[in-house]
Amino acid sequence: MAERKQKGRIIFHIDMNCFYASVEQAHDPTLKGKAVAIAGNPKERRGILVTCSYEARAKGVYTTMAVWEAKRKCPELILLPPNFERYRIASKAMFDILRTYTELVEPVSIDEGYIDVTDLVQGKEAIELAETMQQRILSELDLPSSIGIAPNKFLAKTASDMKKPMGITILRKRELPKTIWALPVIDMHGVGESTAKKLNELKINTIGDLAQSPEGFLKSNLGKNGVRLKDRANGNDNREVDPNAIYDTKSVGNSTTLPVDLVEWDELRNTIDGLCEKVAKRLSAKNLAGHTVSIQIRDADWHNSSRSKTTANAIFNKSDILETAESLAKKHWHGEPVRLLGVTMSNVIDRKETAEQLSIFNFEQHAKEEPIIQVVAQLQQKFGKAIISKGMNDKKKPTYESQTSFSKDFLDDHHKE
DNA sequence: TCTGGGGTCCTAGGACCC
DNA sequence: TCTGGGGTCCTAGGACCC
Repeated sequence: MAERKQKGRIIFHIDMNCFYASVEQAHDPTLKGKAVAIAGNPKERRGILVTCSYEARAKGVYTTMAVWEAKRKCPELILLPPNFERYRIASKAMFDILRTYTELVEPVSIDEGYIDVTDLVQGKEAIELAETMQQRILSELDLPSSIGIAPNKFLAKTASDMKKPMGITILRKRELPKTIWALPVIDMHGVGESTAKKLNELKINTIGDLAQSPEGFLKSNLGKNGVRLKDRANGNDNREVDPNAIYDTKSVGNSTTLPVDLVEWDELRNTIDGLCEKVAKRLSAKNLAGHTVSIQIRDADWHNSSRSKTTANAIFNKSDILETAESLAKKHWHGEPVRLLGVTMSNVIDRKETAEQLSIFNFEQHAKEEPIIQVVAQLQQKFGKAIISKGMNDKKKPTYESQTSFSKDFLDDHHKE
């Protein structure tokens, strides 16, 4: 969050279009031109679409729509289960292409990221560079993307959203009054349903209204978020592109929506047991331990509650996590039907930081080498040797550490989309 | 037949300390 | 003989994003 170098920066935001669906279409070209959707678990009731192709969107299908509803709207919809392995490989290949230009690449999620190209180009060269990157991602990976070009992250992000698929959009600060100020506040990044409602009640309806509202008024009604939103609406954002942000894990959690609401303690306990096991495994993959265990319970009426406990010693074993999670659940649950259960470990630290856990760290390191080799082999199989060699020829050696560093977000089964 | 699962960041009150 | 003013940590909840 440093504030230097505010002047004259050039930031790209790359946004992969319908990423999961596009990866499936690249992998199986017979899916191209068809309505395709990825559903977390297509067979499960309560399932939703994680993403869908533009062909599906044209039929009124959208991301987060319930599977049953999407099928009703678009009977020819091709539903696919997610193949995270495939998406992670494609994601890594995409970011590797970006990193051939500069190290200043900040992945934000599996399918989007920022690049600071200030030192690479000037003026119109930026558009050419964006075109080159976009074309390489298309020709080498068969994946469409959109790129926003702007002097900061917020504007770059806003710009990449303006033209999809395969768009390149430049957004300058001085253009804001003409480009986005007329839009309703809900269209702005960082404004969700709840904030939009609050703003509308204050007679702030457009992004322009927000940009021109007095700071004190926003601060007293919305806290510091209100001030930040006003700043952004005026095109100000001094966050730096941070290539290391991805390594800074704050929490690791797993949750599950039950096929049917649970009413028996034994069923709850078994579910929590399974969740704790997943959390423990993922903590191990990242060499993390945590001080705080939280459980989440969502009841049949969609009411959410959470309970947490912080311990003096960082823990990571399944049995330790389970002990805390189970006691929290036992204390907090009073028999109401449960729709969702979650277990999260937060306040995490690297296991290396706890001296007595060093031996365990080394053990995990060896235990994880095998899967990494398999990932590399698959990358080679799916995308060819050219891609691999690019990754391998990076300045950093492909040590276990550099490979799993990436895994902190994308090499395990959890991701954002 | 509504509504997943992975996260991050912020707020507000209480405990506790100096 | 009325009760300051920080600061940090913990907990619970909520907003937002992909």
